[in-house]
Amino acid sequence: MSHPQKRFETIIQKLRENHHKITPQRLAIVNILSKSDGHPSVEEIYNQLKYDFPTMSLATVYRNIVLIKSLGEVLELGFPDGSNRYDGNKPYSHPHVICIKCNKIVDPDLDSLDSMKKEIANETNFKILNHRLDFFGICSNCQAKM
Amino acid sequence: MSHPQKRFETIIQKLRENHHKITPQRLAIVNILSKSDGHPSVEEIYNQLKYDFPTMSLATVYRNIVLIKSLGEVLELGFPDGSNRYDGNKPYSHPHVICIKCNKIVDPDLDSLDSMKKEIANETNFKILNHRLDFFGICSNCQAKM
DNA sequence: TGTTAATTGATAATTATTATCATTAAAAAA
DNA sequence: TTTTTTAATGATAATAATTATCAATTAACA
Repeated sequence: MSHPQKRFETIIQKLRENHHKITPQRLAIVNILSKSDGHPSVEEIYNQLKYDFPTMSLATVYRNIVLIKSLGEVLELGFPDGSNRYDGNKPYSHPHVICIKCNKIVDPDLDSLDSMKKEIANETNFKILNHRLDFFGICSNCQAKM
Repeated sequence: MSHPQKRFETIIQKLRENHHKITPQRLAIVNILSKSDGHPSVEEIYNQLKYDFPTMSLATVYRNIVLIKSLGEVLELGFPDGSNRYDGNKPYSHPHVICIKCNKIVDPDLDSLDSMKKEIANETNFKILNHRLDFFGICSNCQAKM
């Protein structure tokens, strides 16, 4: 998590630029997304919000995520089991390391990706726009428990 | 697509080893999966089968994919939009290049992945089991159309 | 402060997948 | 080959996640 406060302001500014209303619910959702170091799911975001907004609707969470996604300010991570998690802190393609025991998600440093992208573009004649790279394994904590 | 006929036999053998019945429907599904150069969806598999098996049920397709997946003989590719596609020809983790216009999926050659996996394991202390690497872009065909 | 149009909350609709269960048929035994 | 056993199938209901609908509300701006 690099600059959550900056991310928050960036997203709000982008919403203003595109003439979307800044509602309290929307503010709260952006706030969670911009922190979002745990890569939360819709359900987790909803549960956090219920405390401050007892009348909050799940539909509002979905709607705002779709909106912020369309502005390119949140990264959606869909997994084979159908679950979706969201990263509003780093909304661009970047690798993840995921523990299959506790579902923790870590952002590793990895710089060999750019050259890989070029290699792929040369080989396939595709114009590469973005990518998705996940490593699945077992974190040191969960290894210790076994 | 490397050796579809060999793949077909491997999967059937694995089914026999695990004492699963070899039904005509199952044979046909394995046949499609072992070719599977187009990375078909459940719907596409079902539509291909309807011709030979007018009474084929969608449930049967799902059931057999779950079974073959549990034997490690098909790779499930779940995408952020919720769609799932299947690769029974190369059932192990390997990179894909996907055209966002025509949804074509290409399997590129890429050998820098193993070293990357070690790099990640060192940095994060995870025991890395498998991975998922997709590049999204526009294929040469679709580029020409624009 | 009033007006307008977007947003919300509640809920219905939709979609993909899984579960259920009576019937069928593959595999093993007789 | 015939019988027996047990898993697989087909039809459909159930489930779960997401999206659509619509009346009521409220942020933004005149």
